[in-house]
Amino acid sequence: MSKQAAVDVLCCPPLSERRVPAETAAALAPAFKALGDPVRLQLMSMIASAEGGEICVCDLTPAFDLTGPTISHHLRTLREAGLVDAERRGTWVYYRARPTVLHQLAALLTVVPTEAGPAPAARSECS
Amino acid sequence: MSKQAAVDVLCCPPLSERRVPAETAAALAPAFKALGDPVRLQLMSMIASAEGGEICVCDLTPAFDLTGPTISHHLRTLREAGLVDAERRGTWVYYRARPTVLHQLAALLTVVPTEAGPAPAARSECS
DNA sequence: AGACTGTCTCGACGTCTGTCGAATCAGACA
DNA sequence: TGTCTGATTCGACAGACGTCGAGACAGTCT
Repeated sequence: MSKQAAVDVLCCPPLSERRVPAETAAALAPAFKALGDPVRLQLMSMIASAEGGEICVCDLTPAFDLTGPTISHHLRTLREAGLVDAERRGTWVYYRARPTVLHQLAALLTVVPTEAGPAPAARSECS
Repeated sequence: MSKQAAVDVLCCPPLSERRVPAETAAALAPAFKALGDPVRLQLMSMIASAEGGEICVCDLTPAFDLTGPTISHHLRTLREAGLVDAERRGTWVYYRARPTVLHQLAALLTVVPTEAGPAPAARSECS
């Protein structure tokens, strides 16, 4: 449990507004990388869209044509990227999404409605 | 130039709204994967935020401590993920972003303010 | 306690990725 | 035409990744 992404502290002006500094890129890239696998993208979606905000591993595993250890490995990757949290309750382990990080990634990718000239960006930091 | 991602035809309800189907995941994951490297994330940002909407490779390369071929390799990855377009004009090659795909990714990551679940993200200063 | 179920960790395997130097291609210009 | 510069492709290499089977750990139920 010691490993947890340092994504939480970052703020994210849109990609297209200003150049992303190296540290921000280094901190955020692992989250994108974690979503860069079809299985993990589906896992992330199943977790984020689960009723009650959480879903059991026992409901995730049979949805794929993969072994338990492989699913577990992907879930660990999502966990270490800071995208999900896990909690054991009795026999089962439940995963839930961390909307904050998803929100940051979405904000980074948001394309400001301007087309050629970037608007006189007054929204410097996420104040 | 034969390789181009099939991302263009997809539409993307938020990740957290319904489970992403396998085909959508397979089509979109490469785009996330392409953004999953710090160098490419910075490249993407430099391209997307460039004045006039485009930027010369000769302006991208010196911004990193990497060789020309390596930068070229990363640019190709972004190209094949459907995130950027390249155009040669005389001696120089210019890259520009494809906002459509970025928009799709952002839409997919958008967290809808669902009812009970997600505690309003108070952790980061992104408000 | 012992057996059973669910999940994770470990070790191994083939494949993919990031990086480089050398070679090649595409235009510009003398 | 030849040469120069900018960008890409090629070949190679170390390291990371996705997958699996076997084993270990955590709880539950007889």
